[in-house]
Amino acid sequence: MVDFFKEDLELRDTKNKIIAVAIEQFSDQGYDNTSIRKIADIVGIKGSSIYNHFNSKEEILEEIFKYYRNLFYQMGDVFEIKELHHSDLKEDKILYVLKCGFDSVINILKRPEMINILKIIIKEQFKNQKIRNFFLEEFIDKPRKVMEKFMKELMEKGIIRNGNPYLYSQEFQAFAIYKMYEEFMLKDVEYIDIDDIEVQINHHIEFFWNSIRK
Amino acid sequence: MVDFFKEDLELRDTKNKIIAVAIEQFSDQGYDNTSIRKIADIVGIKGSSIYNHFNSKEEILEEIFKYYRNLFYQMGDVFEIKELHHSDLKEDKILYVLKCGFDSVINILKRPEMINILKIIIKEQFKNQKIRNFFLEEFIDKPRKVMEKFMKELMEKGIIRNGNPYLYSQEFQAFAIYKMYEEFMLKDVEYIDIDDIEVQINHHIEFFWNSIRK
DNA sequence: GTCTATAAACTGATAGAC
DNA sequence: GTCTATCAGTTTATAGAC
Repeated sequence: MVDFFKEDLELRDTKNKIIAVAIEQFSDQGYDNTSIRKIADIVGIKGSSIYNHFNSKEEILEEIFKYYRNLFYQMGDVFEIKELHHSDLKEDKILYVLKCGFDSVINILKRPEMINILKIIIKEQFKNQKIRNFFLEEFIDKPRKVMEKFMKELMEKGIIRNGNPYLYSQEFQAFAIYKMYEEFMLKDVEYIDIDDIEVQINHHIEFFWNSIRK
Repeated sequence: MVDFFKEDLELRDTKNKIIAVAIEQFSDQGYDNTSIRKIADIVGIKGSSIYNHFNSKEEILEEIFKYYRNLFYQMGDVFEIKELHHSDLKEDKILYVLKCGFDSVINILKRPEMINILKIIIKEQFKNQKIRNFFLEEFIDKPRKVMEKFMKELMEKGIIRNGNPYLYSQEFQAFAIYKMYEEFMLKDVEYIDIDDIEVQINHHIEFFWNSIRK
């Protein structure tokens, strides 16, 4: 695993420097609008020298995603909710479970380089079907299915209002996706305030809970 | 106003044909990945001939947005909610008002060429700040402000639960933005089922109303 | 209004000297 | 592992014949 963000001193390592610069440029300018020469310029070498470290431009992108993917899965089965016990059905425990799924994503995003990688993913998803599918699966479908199951169980146990579990899980999830979309894609800010997003997500969880509780 | 979608017969007009082809290609392949030559090929002329109708590639894009913008504003102040009267405070009237904002967008999208133009907007918003701001203002900020005001009024009149009107308006809006994002950006489908989106939006409105009503 | 020909700039990638 | 030089391809856009 490449660790290209430890300290400036270690950034001397050219390969890691290339990746660090590539993350910065890809996330800001987009993959297509970043040339090998531009990356090399910033690193302080010539374009041809890049090919001593990577076989192609795409290989740089792949290495970036590999780094992200590893860290993503390292956080564990983030959306897995275990079998419900009796003690899980108390209000504070339910709110805790609702919070869990978002927390893991927020924790990933608290690593500053991760925000930039997520920006790349979001920007390149149209051109690259693999990226799109990764995003769709990991950020949309998987968490939704887990939440749908959870809602169904709570419904059967008579804890929340009857309704469509699929709709409930979408209502729960939509706000977070929307926030991510707004913060990462629409806004032109240099610095994304993850803590503020966390506060808003918590308000949403409260709102949602009050909507479905009996 | 250019009308490049009336009938095949009228598509003979080269300039309109160029725009129609550009919409198709830009929405599918993206602006950067569509070359002047490719557009010319499909139209049936040579690349250089495009410049008899447009001064630059960007001018084609601008003309497309002009068309969209005009139609968008033609639909009227879609998100304007007038002063509330006594009769507006009945449940069915409130639900009607909630439905209104979305309806206008859905009606725009029922024109098939509009879906493709919206796809272009969504795909190019990262590269083009003007597009990003247009989207942010017209689809996010304006409707949110109108809804916030509406929520505040309903709150003051004791019709809905007390809470943060800003949060309420976001909760209302997030689902629709999320749906748009999912349908237009993430999914790989040829044909977008607007009617199905409409059904889902209606379910959301119901869910939202049940969440805030007293 | 279309064509051919071409300019000028850029791209990713390679060969081979040092 | 970096450099220079260069290939081969692409792009937008222009000039000028018809």
